[in-house]
Amino acid sequence: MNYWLMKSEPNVFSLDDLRQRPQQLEPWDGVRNYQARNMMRDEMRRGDQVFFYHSNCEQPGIVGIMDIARAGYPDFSAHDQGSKYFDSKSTPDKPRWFMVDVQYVRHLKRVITLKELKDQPPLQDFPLIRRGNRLSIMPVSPVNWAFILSLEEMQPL
DNA sequence: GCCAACGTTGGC
DNA sequence: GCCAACGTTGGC
Repeated sequence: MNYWLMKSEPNVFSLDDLRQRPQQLEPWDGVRNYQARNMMRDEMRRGDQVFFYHSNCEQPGIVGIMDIARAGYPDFSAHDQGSKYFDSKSTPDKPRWFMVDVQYVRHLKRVITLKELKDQPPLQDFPLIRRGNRLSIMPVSPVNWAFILSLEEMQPL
């Protein structure tokens, strides 16, 4: 099983929104970055665990956990002319963009903020805290996953 | 709202 | 294939 982190702006789609969806399930559409696409298309498997990260908000950080309910498949929003994610270069028989379905698992007991993650020496190799990183999907090593989860039980530094 | 970092586009 | 211009991300 693999571990991931996926970002979303909470005023667009939050962990609470995911929890309120039917079956607490949602297609993760609209990703238009090739690196992120490749991970969804080629590497994500059903059952993989994912940190849900709130970005571009008052308190950026990891707020909860979801899992991959369906591995990569074509992102139909690219073929929907009414969608803001429409891309004329993607077609149903030759899809350019892919997505996965995610399912709610749980909220963390507290938000583990970006600042807190940055302050943790063991996480200096974590892509999220690398300056200028803009990837909305990134792998998390098993070691980092376990370490970040252990922070949940501690008071923030 | 500012702006640094980075990806993409398109002219050449 | 280079690279300047442009658009987007996202922390602050």
